[in-house]
Amino acid sequence: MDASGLMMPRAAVTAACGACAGASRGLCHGLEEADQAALFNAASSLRLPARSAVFREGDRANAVFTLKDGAAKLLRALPDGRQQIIGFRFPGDLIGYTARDRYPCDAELVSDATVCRVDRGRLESMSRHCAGLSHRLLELCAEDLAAAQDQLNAMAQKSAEGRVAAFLLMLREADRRNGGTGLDLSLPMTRADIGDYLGLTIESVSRVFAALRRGGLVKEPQRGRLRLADLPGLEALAGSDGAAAPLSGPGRPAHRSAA
Amino acid sequence: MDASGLMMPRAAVTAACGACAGASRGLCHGLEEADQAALFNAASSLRLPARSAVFREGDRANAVFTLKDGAAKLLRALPDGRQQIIGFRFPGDLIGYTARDRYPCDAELVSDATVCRVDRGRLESMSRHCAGLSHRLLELCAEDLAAAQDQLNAMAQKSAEGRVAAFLLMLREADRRNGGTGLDLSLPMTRADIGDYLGLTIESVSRVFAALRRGGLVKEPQRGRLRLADLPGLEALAGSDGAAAPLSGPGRPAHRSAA
DNA sequence: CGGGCATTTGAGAGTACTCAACCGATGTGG
DNA sequence: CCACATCGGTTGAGTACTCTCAAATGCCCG
Repeated sequence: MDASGLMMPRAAVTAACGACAGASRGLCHGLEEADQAALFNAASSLRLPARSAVFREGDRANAVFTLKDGAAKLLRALPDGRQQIIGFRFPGDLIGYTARDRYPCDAELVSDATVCRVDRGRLESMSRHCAGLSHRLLELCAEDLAAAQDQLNAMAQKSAEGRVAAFLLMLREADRRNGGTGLDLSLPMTRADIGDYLGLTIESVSRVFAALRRGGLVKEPQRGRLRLADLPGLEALAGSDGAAAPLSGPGRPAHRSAA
Repeated sequence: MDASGLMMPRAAVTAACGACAGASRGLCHGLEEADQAALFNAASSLRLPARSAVFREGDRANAVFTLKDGAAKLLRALPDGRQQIIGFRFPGDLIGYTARDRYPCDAELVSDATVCRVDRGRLESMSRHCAGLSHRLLELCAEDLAAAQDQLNAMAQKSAEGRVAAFLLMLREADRRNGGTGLDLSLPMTRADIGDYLGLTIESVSRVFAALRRGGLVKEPQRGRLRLADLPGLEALAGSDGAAAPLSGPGRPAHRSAA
């Protein structure tokens, strides 16, 4: 098992990967031009279909990838067949970097996508010459850590509605980072994916979406597409914490404890 | 505001910090002897009382710390006065390393403790010469990330009993790493701390502990001390997922969704 | 057109929360 | 030395949110 070949059905390998070096975020951010060029040369671009795996937990971590377009989910398969979704990744995001020699989780595409592959060995030999690169990796890891902790907070403190609202606002931010309006979003993941990410059942997710539609907070003009119609309302639901009045009833003030 | 002086009431600064370099885990793990010696010289030891802050979110990250004895909690204060506890740290653990120039969260002691302070600037200048050190930092960050993700999984999938059981088994592992039997544990944190960590109310935590005591799974011979009396039982409750029969009733098979 | 999949909706059950009172230990001041 | 306040913890009763089980709908694809 490794991160190439059989795992990537119908992969079309193109020559080099301009978008990687050009991206304002991602791996190259803050690197000097010469280093960016070196990364540029170490990269190749792949086109992959929805539901294919970029890599699997336990595979040898021979490469890191940046997402050029499409969306991916990072997940850990649970022994009983369920899955815990660690997070979603969008264009410009880096996936698969790790300090270990094996990937710590699966990466699966939730839509057709183009990824940019950077050889791990190349990256590491570069990072020996270029202090900025290893620092950048630590920064990225710290960002992921912060995101995981925000997610922890959401799971601990927020109601189902609050979690979904916060999730939608996260999608919005991802869209804006990539030059979108942040109002008309692609929603390629299934209710099951969202539930596995937020710690809710499919039914609960569906009910929350139904309530958001009824409340006029969002519209779903078509499958896989979502329009944020009432941003303040969503932000109130997501709340910086979990409070704020839900769409119906007195809601859950979330538990208190500290002073 | 910075990580020294006023924040550290009654701090007693001793000369150097042998235990830091000697620790088999922590910052020095895997470093060459000369590098360990350099870190050794850059470190000083502090004695701090329970409830004091090692650093606060937003403070300039001028130092990293290793816990020599005692226990600490990492937390983020929420706008409404509550707190989200990110994790607990035990002897041998490193706290306060980050890629940013500010700490991303508070670190508070839950018991009297001795910490070993390593100057950040010293650490960074070392890491420029010593590739192993920055790699080690990335490794530590990746470990924290994995722990946060485990915690996410627990919050999403496990019942209150499962979370508490998993928490106790985590304490057990920390005790064993530090040479204890893993059976007779110190439990310096309050129910509120545990609740804020696990996403439960004080009352729920208390009820779960009561149930564990009634079921003979644990004993609390005195305040702040806990004996694990039925390890298999606790492991069954904690389950690799959230299933397994609870102490009473049919319990929560946790939600399913994936294939 | 039929099968499979994702989603929706309904009814009922159960876990964890809320509110509230009480207990024991600790610490302070009269 | 004791009254009293405080803090952490425990326990009880009732509520409410989310899960479970079940069935129906709509959509895509062969």
